Amino acid sequence: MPGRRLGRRALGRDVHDVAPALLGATLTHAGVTVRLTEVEAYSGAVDPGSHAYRGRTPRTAPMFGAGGLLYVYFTYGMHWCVNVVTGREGTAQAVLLRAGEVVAGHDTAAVRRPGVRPRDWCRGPARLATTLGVDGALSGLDTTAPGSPVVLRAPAEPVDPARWRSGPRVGVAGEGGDADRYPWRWWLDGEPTVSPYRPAKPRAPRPGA
DNA sequence: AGAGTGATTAACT
DNA sequence: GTTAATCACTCTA
Repeated sequence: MPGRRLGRRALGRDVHDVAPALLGATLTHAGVTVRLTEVEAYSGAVDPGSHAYRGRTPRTAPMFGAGGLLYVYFTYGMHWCVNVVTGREGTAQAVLLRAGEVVAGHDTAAVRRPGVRPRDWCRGPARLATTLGVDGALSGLDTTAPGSPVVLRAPAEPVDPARWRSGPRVGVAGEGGDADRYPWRWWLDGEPTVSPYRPAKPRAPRPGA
């Protein structure tokens, strides 16, 4: 039994509210449905790591749109990464979808990811995009529109907030303003699909520091 | 640990 | 119009 579809009202909230709410939510495209287990918030105005930090460009234009748009970018010469835009129009916020679990369309997913173990199908943002068949052609799409090829739904079964985990993003701490007040990264504790390279526990100070 | 890859962007002419 | 630096990753070792 699928959850209710997420509309402008749910996705138009502040990115730091929407990000944890997307844990356990599903995204469906081209025959595959993924349940999200790890996301990361980007807020252009206060986030030097955001593509939108230094203003609007043709590529980042969707980030400045209304909550519910898709922002898909290409990086490292071969990878697409999927973001869900949040907030009000003009605020340049988005949630990067980092990891998830395929819950429907296993056959299609297996064709898109030959030779990859199911657990790794969406373990990482570019893998998630590949498995879902999402690329730059979908950037700017309004997922809340009727007939959208990409559909976001609330968790089919409620997620216990006790399973939420969050942490500051590496390398962007201490920029002042909201940047050091909000967690950037959210994941679900105990999920095998969460990207392995993020510490699940507070990390000891750097060796040698 | 390193290579690979190409879109994007700002800084040039 | 051209160029060079950048990039939020994955894969093969």
